[in-house]
Amino acid sequence: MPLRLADAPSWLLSRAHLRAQRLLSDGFAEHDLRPAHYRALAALAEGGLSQAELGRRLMLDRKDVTLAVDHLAERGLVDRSADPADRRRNVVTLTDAGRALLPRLEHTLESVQREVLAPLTEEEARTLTHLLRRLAPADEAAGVTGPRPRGRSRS
Amino acid sequence: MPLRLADAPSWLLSRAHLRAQRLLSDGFAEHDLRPAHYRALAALAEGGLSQAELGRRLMLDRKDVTLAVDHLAERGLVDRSADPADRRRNVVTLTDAGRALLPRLEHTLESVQREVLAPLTEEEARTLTHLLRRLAPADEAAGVTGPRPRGRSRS
DNA sequence: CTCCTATCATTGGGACTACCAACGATAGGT
DNA sequence: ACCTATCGTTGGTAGTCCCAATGATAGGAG
Repeated sequence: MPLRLADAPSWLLSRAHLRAQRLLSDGFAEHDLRPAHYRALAALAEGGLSQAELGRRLMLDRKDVTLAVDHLAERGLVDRSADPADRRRNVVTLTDAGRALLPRLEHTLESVQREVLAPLTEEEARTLTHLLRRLAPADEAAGVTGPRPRGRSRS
Repeated sequence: MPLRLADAPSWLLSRAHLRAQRLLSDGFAEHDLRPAHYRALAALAEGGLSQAELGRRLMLDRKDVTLAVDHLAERGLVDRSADPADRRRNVVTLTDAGRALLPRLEHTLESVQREVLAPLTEEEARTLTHLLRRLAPADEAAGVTGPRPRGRSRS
């Protein structure tokens, strides 16, 4: 009896992920933000960071950090300024507007999590969270890991 | 205490999904196929299907079905022919080569599932599978559901 | 101090997934 | 005969993840 695709964890993960991402994206879209933007704001809540450091914490490529900070800065949610101590760096800090927005975003996040987990009881949700955490890849930061082969013959 | 992102199911799903997808893509890449191609072959194993029907079962957009069938047909794994009973349709069927390849792909799939679930015990894996299944969106087929708002203001 | 190497932010680009829209061909009902 | 729906194809968009090259800067070795 071959493994049925509908039972394969990779497929189930894919479906569940897609659903969660949609809900999350829709939720943050009201604020003209995407999930990565929220993650950046949340990471900055405890203090300014260089873009490179931000990228490491969020597992985002440097390029994508640049774009995310562009987006947030344009909306006045963060401030980007040269680090006087190391002029290669940009120090990104939350503005007051950014700090004020965070609670609302957190509310959105929690609401989405509830919706995602709605089919489960509270205990099941805890179990799921626990199990998923153990599946997570052991912190390989983006932009730091070696290259992955890309590009397949496209005929 | 705000929900920490690292604990949010949506984030954990995202990480786990990414890991599983990478492993699966890498596994099928040896056969010059991607996960969707395997899914198509598996769906066809029990009989020919029209592309539209294939799309519904795989939750793939019609366009992506066309491309997938192109890919598979070029490699001689499926046969695409006009349906004599309804000339709008293409009936897609497995070729002998396609049928012969399936067991190898299934082996790859199972091997990847084992690797994805490696951090868990067998019972935990069963629990996870069970919980994930309940999170899955109630079969909304791709290309059939209504439009989702797209496109956000871009700077 | 000079040179070498590493890191930083930026820019440009590629691959893949998930969508949508428009088209012409065909079916099927009225 | 007409209207509507479906089929496959083509072309395009958005978002995510990743790599490479560039120019500025830092920091250490000599």
